[in-house]
Amino acid sequence: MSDPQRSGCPINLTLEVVGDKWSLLIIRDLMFGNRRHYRELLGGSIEGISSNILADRLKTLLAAGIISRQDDPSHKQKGIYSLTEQGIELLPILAQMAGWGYKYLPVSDELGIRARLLMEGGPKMWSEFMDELREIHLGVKRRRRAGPSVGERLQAAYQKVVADKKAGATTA
Amino acid sequence: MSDPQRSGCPINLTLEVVGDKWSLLIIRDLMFGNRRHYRELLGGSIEGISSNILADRLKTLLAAGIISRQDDPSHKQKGIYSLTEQGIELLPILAQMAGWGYKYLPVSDELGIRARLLMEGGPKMWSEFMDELREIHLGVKRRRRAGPSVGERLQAAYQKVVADKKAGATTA
DNA sequence: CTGACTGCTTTTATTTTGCAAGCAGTTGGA
DNA sequence: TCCAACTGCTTGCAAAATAAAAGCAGTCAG
Repeated sequence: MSDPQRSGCPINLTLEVVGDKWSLLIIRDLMFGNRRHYRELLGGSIEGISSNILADRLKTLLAAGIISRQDDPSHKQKGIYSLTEQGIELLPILAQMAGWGYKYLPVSDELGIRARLLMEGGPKMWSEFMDELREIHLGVKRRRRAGPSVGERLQAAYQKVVADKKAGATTA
Repeated sequence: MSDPQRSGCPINLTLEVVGDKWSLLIIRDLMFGNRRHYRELLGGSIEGISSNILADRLKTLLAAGIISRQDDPSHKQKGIYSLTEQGIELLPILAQMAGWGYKYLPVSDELGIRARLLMEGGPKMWSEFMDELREIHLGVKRRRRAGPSVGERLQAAYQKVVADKKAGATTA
């Protein structure tokens, strides 16, 4: 319950909140996978998180003010998890991690495409995406732009890689 | 020894390498604390890492190609740990984490000042600092600039806060 | 030749994690 | 009205990671 913090160093404090193997993946799924319910987060995670860990991390992230939880009007037992502003601002960390991983680790094609686009897009794209997240998770209206949103572009690029791979597998 | 990776997602892969509570702190000390020997890393860590964990993480980081180790000519048992290019390029992740922690967590004055300067300096300052790290850790000569280096400026700012705090404590 | 120092290893206890099952409610369809 | 499927989570237990303390063989300066 209580956390005897190891030091007042900002990097250390950040690690104490999200420096485990699951928290940032949950946040990733909230951000990029648009999973908002417990079962979605549980089943949708490619890495296969277990239910007790997920429940525990959601509690921790809630307590840390990184996510929030509201009741789903469509079902009395369902909860909708949302990112808070504080949670949305984790995006640059995730983006940098994705970029580094893309550059140095054996990333799969399908899962790497988003990282590549985010790297190429840079901070300007990140901040546009954060505005989209503010609209989705916080209900903050944003100034509409021409063309597809960053979220849509990332999704479309992912779909295309998956489709291409499938086509390649059948012809080759 | 072998790591059955959970997924080919770049964020997940990055977390599998440096996503524990200690690895990034060791890298932080290598980067900002200029600690290069085992004992320095062991004793200098404000968080108090234990020796077995440190030994284990150094092994892991070595295997991952994030740091390298050379013998110290001055002492047959001493080793000098250095960041590789791959390790140096973790700086933006650390900088973003520091910035986020500085903004949202109860960071101490002394330890927060570097985070603030890195945030204010932005990517341009980070890349200048990375060049300095390349010189220190990789022996790559860099183009000299006028005035103190980023490393020196961070260090000076830290010292100043410590000194001010001490003075404040005695007068107040 | 001795006492302090070097990078680690070993041992043991505690905490965290992972897996499988289960549970009290809710909901929609028959 | 009843039941099967689904809701978010909890429980029990084994395995793994972590933490604290002590120790160890070699090195080096005086």
